[in-house]
Formats: sequence, structure tokens, C-alpha cells
Amino acid sequence: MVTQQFRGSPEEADLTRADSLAREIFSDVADKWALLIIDAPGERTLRFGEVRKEIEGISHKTLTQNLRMLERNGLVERSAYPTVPPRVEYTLTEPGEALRETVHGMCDWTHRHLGHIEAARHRFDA
Amino acid sequence: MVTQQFRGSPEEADLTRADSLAREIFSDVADKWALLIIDAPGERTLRFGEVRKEIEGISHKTLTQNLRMLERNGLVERSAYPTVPPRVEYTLTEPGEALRETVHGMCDWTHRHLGHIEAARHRFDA
DNA sequence: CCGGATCCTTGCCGATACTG
DNA sequence: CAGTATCGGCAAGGATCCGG
Repeated sequence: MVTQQFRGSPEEADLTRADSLAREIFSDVADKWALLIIDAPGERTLRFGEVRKEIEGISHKTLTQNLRMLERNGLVERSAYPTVPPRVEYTLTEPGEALRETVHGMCDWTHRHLGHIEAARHRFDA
Repeated sequence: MVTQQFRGSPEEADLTRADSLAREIFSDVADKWALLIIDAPGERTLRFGEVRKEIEGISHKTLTQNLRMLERNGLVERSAYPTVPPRVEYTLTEPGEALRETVHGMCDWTHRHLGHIEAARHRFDA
């Protein structure tokens, strides 16, 4: 679990702080858009527009906001080239890559259980 | 990636349908609350109130909604015992367990990169 | 091409109250 | 104890315009 309870230990204060930090990070990252963005690049670095094309249905604004958030957390690195027209590239950092492994696991899981889930839905909706 | 583009293949229709289904499931599951709920039980089955206690900060309503959603997708199984007071237990199904492995990976990731992320945040906020 | 700001709509989520 | 319904605040996110 992410937020575990440690009571009565000497490091209680530090542990609960670490826990609330963990929960905060988890809340940032465990999000539909954030995970899709992490998953978007292969090993490659992508331009803003390329990321946008990879993720069908994400708006300009939402993508920018999420990229900022991921950059703040050190999961993606942003390189801006002051050319005209501007060119901005995004690359996964090492922690970002590590997270991407996990996300890839989730995507695998989704595809492996497509049938099971679709069946469950039909049963439930009846 | 979750939604890949398949153009010009004979199964195009089926593939894009499968893709949109995958995206739909991913949107359900790749959510802060949903993932925390999946992660909550160990191997155990939990009562409603127990799940609520495990996940600090989730409201009664949000928990119910998410449990319904997970039940609909066949990730948790709900057993209601018509006693007084009522007793309702939730267990992970096999697909639910499989997903839980992945979630566990995400939690591990979070804790392993706590320091790195906190540092990145301080750098960014300056 | 990219980012920021604005406006506006939508839906999430918490609080509360009531039923079985 | 668990579920449902209702209300209301608020933030997410889409559309658009402008500026670099």
C-alpha cells in the first residue's frame, strides 16, 4: 500500500511525511493522461506535436499541464530550441523510463483481459 | 501504447473497436482511486468499511462508485450477506489480482524514487 | 510550432440525510 | 454497516485567441 500507518515508532514523523509525499506523487502519476504520456515515447524523444499525435483525444492544454507536472517531478526532460518555428523535445529521464516499464505492464494487462472484462460488463449490465 | 493506429488492414474495424475498448478500460483503471482500491486488499477479502479504512481520505460515495465500476469490469467480486447489520465483502478476481501486481510495481517505483522526485521538485520550483 | 491566458462547460467528489 | 439520492463547490479539461 502507498500510505501505511506507522504508529509509535521513533521515526513516526519522518515516516508519515514520506508517506504523504508518496501519496502525493502517486496522485500525480496514477492518472489516465499522465500514464498515457509516459507510455507515448518509445525509447525516442518526441516533439510536443508528436506526443499529441500519439495520444488520441488529448487537448493542447491538458498535454501542456501534464508535461509540466511530469517535468517538475523529474520524469521527463524538456529541451527547447530557440529556432523559428520553435522546437521543443521531451525525453524520459531514468525514473521516467522505469515508470514506463510499469505502465507497459498495465497496457499488457489491459489487452490480455479485454475479453474477460467485456464479458463481465455484459453480465453486470443485465 | 494503448490506442494504436491500424490502417488499411482487413481487420481494421475490429482492431479499432478493440482499441477503443482498451482505451475505455484503461481510462477506468488508470485512476488514482481505482488503483488504490485494487491495491488495498492483501490476499484477503475486505469488508466495505475495511477498504475505507485502508485508503485514507476516500469518501463513502467515491468508494462505492469505484467499487461498482471495478465490479462491473470483473476485477472485484462483491458478496453481500443479508444479516443485521449488513455485511458486504469484496475480493479481487483473478484479473484483479493480476492488475494488483502491476499496481504494486507502481508503488515500489514511487518509494524507490521518492528522493529523486523531491529533489527534482525543489529544482523546478526555483 | 509551442506556450500561456481566458472563458465556459462538465463531471468529480465531499457532505448530508434517509432506507433496509 | 452498507447503499442510494440530492445538493453544491470546485477543479479538470476543451475551445479559442494571442504572443514569442
